[in-house]
Amino acid sequence: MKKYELVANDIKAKIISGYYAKGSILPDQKTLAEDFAVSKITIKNALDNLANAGFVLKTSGFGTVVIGPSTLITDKDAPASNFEGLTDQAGAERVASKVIKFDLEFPSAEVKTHLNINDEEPVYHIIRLRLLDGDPFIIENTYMPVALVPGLSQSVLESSIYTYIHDTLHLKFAGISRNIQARQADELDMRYLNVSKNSAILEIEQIVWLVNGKPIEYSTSRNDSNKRSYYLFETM
Amino acid sequence: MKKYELVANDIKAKIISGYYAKGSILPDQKTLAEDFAVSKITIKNALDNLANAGFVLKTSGFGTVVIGPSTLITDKDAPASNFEGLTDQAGAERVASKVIKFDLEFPSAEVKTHLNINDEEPVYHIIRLRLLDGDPFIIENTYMPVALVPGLSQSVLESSIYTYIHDTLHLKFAGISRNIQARQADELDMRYLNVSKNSAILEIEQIVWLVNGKPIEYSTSRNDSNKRSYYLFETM
DNA sequence: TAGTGGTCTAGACCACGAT
DNA sequence: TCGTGGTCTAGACCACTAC
Repeated sequence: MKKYELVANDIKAKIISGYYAKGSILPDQKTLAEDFAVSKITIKNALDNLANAGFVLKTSGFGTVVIGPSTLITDKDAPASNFEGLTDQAGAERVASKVIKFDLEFPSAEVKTHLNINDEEPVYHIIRLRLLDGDPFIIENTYMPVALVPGLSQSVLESSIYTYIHDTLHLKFAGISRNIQARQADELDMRYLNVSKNSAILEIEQIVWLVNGKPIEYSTSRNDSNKRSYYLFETM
Repeated sequence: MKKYELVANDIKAKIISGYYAKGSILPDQKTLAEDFAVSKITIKNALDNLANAGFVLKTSGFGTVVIGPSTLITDKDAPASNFEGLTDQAGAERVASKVIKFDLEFPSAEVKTHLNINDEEPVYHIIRLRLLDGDPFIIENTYMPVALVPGLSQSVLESSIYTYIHDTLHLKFAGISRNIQARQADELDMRYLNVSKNSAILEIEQIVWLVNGKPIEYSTSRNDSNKRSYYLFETM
């Protein structure tokens, strides 16, 4: 494990235990560097991590102050970075998938744009209902270039696409961009998510990139708003 | 301006102009460092910035690949970091505010938790309708500790609270945490946002911190979902 | 003015992806 | 194995906040 991770974990533990109280100011970076017997830049890296996670605020000229963990985080929150997919998040035994649609298509103008491909490149069009502990949880509407994900099958769709991509195809995700919106429930939502007419739906539209810079997924996920929200933290 | 910002701006301009094409791999950091006549760490800082903004993906062992700007960003998007408040984002001449409620209260349990204050600390409770170019845009339901924001008045509320906090009280924001949810329109939404019954509302619940680590705002903002969405980018 | 975190350097070494 | 980005060092200097 990296030095700055060790330092970050140590400080984080002291924040959670109350040793560093919410609202208090941490020792300055030079002192921390001496205490942990590491360089100042290693301390900075550690504090940067804690700042990104919303545990501390750093201000030049002032110091580093403890603010977290956030009171806005709930158990409904989608994980900050959920590259793993639902199966890895919740555990395979809790997740089931019902395949609603599994087709091959030429990409629409929208899909072409988001996946950065040509007219002729075929894509999978997949609609799945994901169930968590047997209850309807997400409807995923996914497009993937066939060239990048060969051999996709019904049985893969019924378990985990991400596991197939990682373990079988040995492809690695590098980034994800999301657009979050509120929507009114449509026919599909009412039918599969078990929500009433007009209820609110949280929609997450996303593009997933591989390490080599190619978009491998363009998808739209819809949740019952009562079952999911989205947390994030930003510094100035 | 800092060196890494100059470098980042230069590379960003070359990405936008197409000099570095989407999908292409940038020269390695050592080469870039020589080209720009700066140290490798300065190049790393510059690329970190571009990576956070979703323009490039960096992968150790592979390289830095151009992916941005994102095709998911729309003109509906709330800015990634909107510390400025709506007035500064859109321009004072485009924004108007109608004060629906302006009260003093003792904090509820929820407000106490999020603002990290005691039972006895009075808070402002403010509900405002913000109009953009004359059209209803956001309903903001805001709580602020009176002790941190003395002298709040009706006339301040009708222009910009943030401007008052920055320019008059000389307080500085350092961080913000948000929770994004989908909601069904309620009575207030229908009355003030001009939306129909049952339409979808994008709700952003947020806490804003000052540099000294004190929460200065706990608020809930509600938008017509057709007028606003939320974009974000993450790397592994 | 004192003290904080940020930037920047040159250079050694490490972890990881591709082949 | 090669080449990439990441980590880490010691130390100089800068920019900012608060008093």
